[in-house]
Amino acid sequence: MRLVTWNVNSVRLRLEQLSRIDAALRPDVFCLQETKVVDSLFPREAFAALGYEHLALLGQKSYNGVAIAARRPLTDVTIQNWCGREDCRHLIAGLDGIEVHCLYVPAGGDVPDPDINEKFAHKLAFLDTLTQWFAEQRASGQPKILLGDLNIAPLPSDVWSHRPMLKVVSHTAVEIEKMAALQESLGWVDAVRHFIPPSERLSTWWSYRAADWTTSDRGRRLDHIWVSPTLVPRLGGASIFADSRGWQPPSDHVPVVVDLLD
DNA sequence: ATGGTTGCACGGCAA
Repeated sequence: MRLVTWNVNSVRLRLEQLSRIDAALRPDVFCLQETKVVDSLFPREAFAALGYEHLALLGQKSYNGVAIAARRPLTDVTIQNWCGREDCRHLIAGLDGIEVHCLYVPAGGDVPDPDINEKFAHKLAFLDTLTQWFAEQRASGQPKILLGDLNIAPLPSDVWSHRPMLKVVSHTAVEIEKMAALQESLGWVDAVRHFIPPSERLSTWWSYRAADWTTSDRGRRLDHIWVSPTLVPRLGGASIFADSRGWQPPSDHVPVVVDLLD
């Protein structure tokens, strides 16, 4: 089974590229973030035409929004709200007995200080709440996948330059600590780093605010796929599909791929 | 140090 996660930055603007990615990667499931559309206006027909007839949708107008599109039936679709908000950031669905968590963690604004930046405080609280919630499920042994735009680049090799980026939201020490705690909550394993060593530079996001995204290797690895411990023996491969960053018009994020053996 | 771009039921806000 092949799963692909992609922050599309508007699903309606990216239908042509979803078709190209489908042709190139032949996923069984797409997990999308920043769909930016209410469920009633979600382009269901375009997904059905590609063979993704099973949809779980959690969208809102203009901002956020997550979706799971699968070739096979989705079960037990569940919406999670955190921090007293209805932000459309966490959607859960069962697929072939695996609990799939499609996540869009708050970006956190510009200033990495929770006392003066409410968005950063929200990001940290969101991570704490999620960590506590998964820790309570640790004993269940239910196979799970957590994937999406986590808006944190944890390793020095996940950013273009480690030291200066420690002052930039997405690579601060407190975010990296909270991401490590989230990973520890259930013993999640980073599927991409399971196959690609931490010494290797990786990015899944390149800012729009650069004249040329290919210059200076200034991307960050913000999008992740994690699996619960019992799924580790089934990991068949993982990769980042950077090609689409050069397509027009691009999302600022690119797809991340994981293969699970049967 | 600042500003750079994109997307959104259209224009200030979030990323």
